Amino acid sequence: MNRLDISLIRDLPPFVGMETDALQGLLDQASSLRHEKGVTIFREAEEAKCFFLLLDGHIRVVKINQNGDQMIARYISAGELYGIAKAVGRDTYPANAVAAVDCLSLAWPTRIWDDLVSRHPGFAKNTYQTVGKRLADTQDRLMEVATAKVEQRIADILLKLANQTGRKTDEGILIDFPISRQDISEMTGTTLHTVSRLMSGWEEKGWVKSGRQKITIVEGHKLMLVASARDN
Amino acid sequence: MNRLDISLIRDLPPFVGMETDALQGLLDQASSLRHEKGVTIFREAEEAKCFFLLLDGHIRVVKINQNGDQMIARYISAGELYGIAKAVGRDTYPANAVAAVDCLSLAWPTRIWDDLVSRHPGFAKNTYQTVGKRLADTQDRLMEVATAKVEQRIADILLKLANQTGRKTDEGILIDFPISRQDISEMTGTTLHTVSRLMSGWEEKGWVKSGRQKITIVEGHKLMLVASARDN
DNA sequence: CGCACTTGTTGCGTTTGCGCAAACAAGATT
DNA sequence: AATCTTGTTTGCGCAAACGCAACAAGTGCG
Repeated sequence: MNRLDISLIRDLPPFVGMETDALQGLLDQASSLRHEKGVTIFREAEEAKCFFLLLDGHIRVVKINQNGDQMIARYISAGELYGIAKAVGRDTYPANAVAAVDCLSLAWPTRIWDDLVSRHPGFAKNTYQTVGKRLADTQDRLMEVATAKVEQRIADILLKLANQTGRKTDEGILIDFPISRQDISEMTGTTLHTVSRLMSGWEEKGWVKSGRQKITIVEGHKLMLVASARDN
Repeated sequence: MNRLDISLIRDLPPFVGMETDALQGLLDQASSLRHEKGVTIFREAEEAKCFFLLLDGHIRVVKINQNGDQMIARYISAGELYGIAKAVGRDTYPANAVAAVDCLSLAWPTRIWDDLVSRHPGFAKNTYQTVGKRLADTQDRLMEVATAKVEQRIADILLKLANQTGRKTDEGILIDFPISRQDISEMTGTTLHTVSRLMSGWEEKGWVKSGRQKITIVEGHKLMLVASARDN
């Protein structure tokens, strides 16, 4: 197997401050994986054999309840760790991970986690921060679903996605992976119909531009107004 | 100042496996605090000077958005840590904490956190598990608010509260602190009116019994049916 | 190239739960 | 005991968003 180059991970937040030797040692224990678009990388409640670092692509983290309702918990972008069950004190994955596009990841066996964390306080701190952010983020979304109306939630999610993964084009900010009305509805707790209706409205006004699984935010500030509109 | 007795904390989950000396050392650094019912113990975004252990009482963790909408993020029960900003990699509190009844807590300066965590892997593991549970729990509630109807969410919350803090009485399981319709609505993302209407209905059927800020679950299994009813 | 499939749009009727308002009940205060 | 505050109940009308259904528009595949 080819040795992986430390430049792959050296500058990523979880690994800053780690010595070159340690990084190389870590990489020697990693395997690199490709995941085709649509593939499920791991499932909820499955034993967490590995944790992952996403090198390229986008991953959807999905929860499914007994009724079969799906909800997209979050998207993972390149450079982020995922499947880090140990960081939340679990031995099983808390959700399903699906490749939203063709993805490239590194994988490490979960058994090295404890050692890694105790040897590298910077890594530890970073991962706990990550978990903390995810908690805060989930909390915020809960608040939003509970208090804001659909229109605001959708505007907000579009802005967040644009922020997280947006790519500037000449028309505006393009959300850089295929995303359907259904996906948006699963992030905001509504139906694809309502999403479609609202976005059609915004498209008429020229605030967004969208095609099949493709959304460009043209006038972000208008959406911000919608997102933060005070209820009345 | 009186020395605190280690029996106060010795058997609580975060501290199991800690040596007697370490426990006593820890207690020597703690101050004990009383909080009257209704008092705000700390506020969101405030610098996290201390972290706390609730010895007795119940604490409401509350989020407030710019519109002034409140949401109860969770209740803390006796024996739980709270205000542990460091465990999620923050220097500020992520929410407001309000004493739901008269409370007794221990408080430690946040600056001892890092040391505590690195010295006591058991403590560390337990707290990360706690954070993980809170994340999972928040995730579940998000899913619920997004997919289940009000009726189901309220039934579910009542059951969870009964489970977490219920006290058996001759009438059924009493939720062991003052809780209003308003509180329930703030946990489930609805209005006190809707809560009142639904609970009145259940009271007529004899499934619950409730007075002012007081709820007793009489027929939990009926509520479970409501909570887990498949949508249609 | 055409067929099947997925994704998106739109109209319409229905329902859920909100919003407002008024009345009432139970403690707390003086 | 009288008053005040806070929490609860309930009626009524309304609006938001759902659910269904039919259709349109892209996309992929043989």
